[in-house]
Amino acid sequence: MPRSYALIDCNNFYASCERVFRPGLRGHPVVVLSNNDGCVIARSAEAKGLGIPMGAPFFKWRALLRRHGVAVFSSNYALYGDMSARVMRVIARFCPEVAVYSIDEAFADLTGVPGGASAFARRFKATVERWTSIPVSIGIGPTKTLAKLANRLAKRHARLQGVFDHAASPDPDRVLRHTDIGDVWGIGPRHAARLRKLGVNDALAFRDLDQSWVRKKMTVTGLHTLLELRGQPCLGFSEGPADRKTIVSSRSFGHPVSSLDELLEASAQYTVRAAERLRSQGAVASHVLVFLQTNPFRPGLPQYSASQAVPLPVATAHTPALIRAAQAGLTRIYKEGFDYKKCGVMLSGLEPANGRWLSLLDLPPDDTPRHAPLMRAVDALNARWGRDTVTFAASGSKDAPWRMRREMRSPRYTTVWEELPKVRAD
DNA sequence: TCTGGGGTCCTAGGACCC
DNA sequence: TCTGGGGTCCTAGGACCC
Repeated sequence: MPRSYALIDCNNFYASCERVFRPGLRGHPVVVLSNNDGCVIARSAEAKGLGIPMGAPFFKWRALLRRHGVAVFSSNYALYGDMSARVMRVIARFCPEVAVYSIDEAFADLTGVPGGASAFARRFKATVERWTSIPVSIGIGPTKTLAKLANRLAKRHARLQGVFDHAASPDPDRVLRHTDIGDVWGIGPRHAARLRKLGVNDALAFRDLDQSWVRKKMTVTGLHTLLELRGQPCLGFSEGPADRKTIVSSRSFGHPVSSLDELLEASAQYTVRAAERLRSQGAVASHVLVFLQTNPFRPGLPQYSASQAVPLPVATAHTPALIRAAQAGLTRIYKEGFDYKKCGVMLSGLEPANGRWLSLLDLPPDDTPRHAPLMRAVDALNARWGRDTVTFAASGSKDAPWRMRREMRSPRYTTVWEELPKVRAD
């Protein structure tokens, strides 16, 4: 029996989150900016209507945004992460099998739900919206790729009212014919351009290509996309977040940085974040990679970028040990006389904390027996009282100039007591 | 005279995703 | 002055081993 997969996708998620606590902004254009207020990463429908593209650099669009009275927000991940968790909880409550795919999307297996997938999805969509105030669209199909494609249509055509089941369509091929090749999930700009040159302009033409040609030119990933468009599932459906294989933490700086001391602080800060995520998935890392780079958008200035992998004697999740490794690597690649734009830390060689290999040499593991309880205590305090309640001196002061700019951030309405919205009857 | 073949691991680069 | 951050998967090629 064919499966019935649904993709539930929040509409303009970050912009919708901002509107939940600012109902006056409904019907009003809203955009959300990336870190450092660099570029536009979310747009409400009204903002899209003004022709503001995804990724538009803020400084180039500032005047137009002001002219149209667009509400502009710095990103507020504390808010979005919490709203996402609320949406996902509602989804998990009603759908038998759920795989969270990203902060604003989840796949659900609706095979065999009573009353049929479409009717179920319509009721369910209304519930999510009532309980969270976040609008969603639902696409349904026999494979994840077709569900994704159906979701695009559900969003685009008002008459579908946010729900579309590809399998229930009277003319499924027509749907594919009207889907641009570049809009197919898994076909990026490179492959799209190449396929267009060959006259393959839409999903239908791609679906009917020769399998072995696609396998050869686009590797098995391309072949999977093709088979999924034919209705043959190739992408697994896994519940629960997969454990990461690498963890990256990096940021562009609020201002250019050239001193080693500041870079050491920043690298310590990013290591602290990465180590938190490492412990939250119950893992230890065997390598720390540290990298830094100047601003590639300023080709006139001297450019330098470098990275250095530092192996750890024993895989660990102990923040001070990871900081020491990152800083040692950074010191090795640092060169004076450059304006650095960005640095970052990557943890790799991840393994479960229980059941890892220990060295036969006499180096005592960094995080046992005394260190593991210390990290647990730090994590517990920060979970209870808020991020960075306890932090590490190596990461420098909270107002260091390298820290990112977020000048238009909304309150963290749902996660910080002091920023709760106040309701008052006057 | 005859100069193999298969396997693993690592890295870099490409492509894609949200 | 100002152009995000965090991931995954695949492949090719080199080093190394037996």
